[in-house]
Amino acid sequence: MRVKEVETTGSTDKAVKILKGAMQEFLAHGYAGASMDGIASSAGVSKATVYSHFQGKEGLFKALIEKMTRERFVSVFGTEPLQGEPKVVLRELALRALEQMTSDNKYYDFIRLLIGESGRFPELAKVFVHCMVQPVLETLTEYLASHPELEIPDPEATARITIGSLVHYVITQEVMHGKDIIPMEKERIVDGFMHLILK
Amino acid sequence: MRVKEVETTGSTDKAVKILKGAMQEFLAHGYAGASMDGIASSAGVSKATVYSHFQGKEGLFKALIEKMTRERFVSVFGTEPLQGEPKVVLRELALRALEQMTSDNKYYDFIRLLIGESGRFPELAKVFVHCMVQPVLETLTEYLASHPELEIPDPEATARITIGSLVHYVITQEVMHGKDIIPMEKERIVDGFMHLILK
DNA sequence: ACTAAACTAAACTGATTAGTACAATATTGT
DNA sequence: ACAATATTGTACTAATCAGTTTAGTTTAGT
Repeated sequence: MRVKEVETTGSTDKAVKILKGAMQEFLAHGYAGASMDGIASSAGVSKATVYSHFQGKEGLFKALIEKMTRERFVSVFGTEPLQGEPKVVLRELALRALEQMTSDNKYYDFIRLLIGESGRFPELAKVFVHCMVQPVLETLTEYLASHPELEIPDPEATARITIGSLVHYVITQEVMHGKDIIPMEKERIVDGFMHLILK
Repeated sequence: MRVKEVETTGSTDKAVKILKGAMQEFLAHGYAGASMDGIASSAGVSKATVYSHFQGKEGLFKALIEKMTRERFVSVFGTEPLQGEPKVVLRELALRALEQMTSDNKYYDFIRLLIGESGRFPELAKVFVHCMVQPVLETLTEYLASHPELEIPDPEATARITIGSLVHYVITQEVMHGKDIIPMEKERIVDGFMHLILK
């Protein structure tokens, strides 16, 4: 069995290196556009090693997307139970979410890859919905439902509207490069939403 | 000898056939995944003819996406100036938009293709934003601004929230196959939004 | 009917691809 | 030190790809 890897640089765990290289290549060129040679080279590993750790291109892709979905981007919205005054909590949630989504350019590529391949890899899209969208919606739904002073008849639908406003803003401005054409500061989206929900 | 065809429709318009075949192939397999042989075959045309009408794969792809963006999906939201009581107009706008977006399965593939390739073809994404997103936002913004009884301090931001709610709902439910995982009828989204904006 | 342009099928180039095979080398646990 | 296991580099297969060429056929304008 393998022992604690106290020692050498990074020569150990190849699987991690491979996934890192695969991430680089798949995010940059898409599924069909990425090559196994490129992935091996980018991972600093021989191609045979790639095939000894993963079943093939499709298996590697699925493993990568699942891993990224589960580990990497879980905390974009955060799923800790919310508490506090809506005026403060909701504004901070929205601002933090927008900040997180726009802080890492790789996130745009991840969205592009995931949506772009959602037709050919529906299972992966479902993992994303299950691991990222559902928990966030549930957390927000519960918070909205526990604040009757907001007078929200359908907290679940309202949670979707909230998240939808933020995600669509990011997709339009950043993913689709709309920033130059229809610019708008994120604060206006947040303020606009806060006015709607507190009114 | 072959019987002469009735040439009413100008069956010689190969460019249209090619674009049709290209649409089929690109929507099904993505940019990198589609082949020029497949496109020619799907269009019922020889490969040389494809290259005599378009500059190559990239040129054909750009021509197709621009055409689809400009012609095919302009009327998803509609850009005729809105008028009437917000309670009626906004609800109908939202319902019609959702209905249109979910009526044609090809629309999901179009969204996948466009977002998926927005990193490699930023110009095309910008054409989409300019031709589809911007006009809709402007139309809705103007309507919201012309109804002070709604007490909307920032109509432009509110228009984005509106469209974002609807588009994100479609992306989550249909494009990302979330229907089975987090089901919700479109009426609830519309009602939830109407409550927010009329409250 | 004549001609020029459009089209076709097929073969071809040169490059790239996913995946495999294999012999040589490096790493590891004991 | 020894043996099992990982890893490497290279070369290979067999398929596919974008794009070109060619020679023969069809179409359309006059």
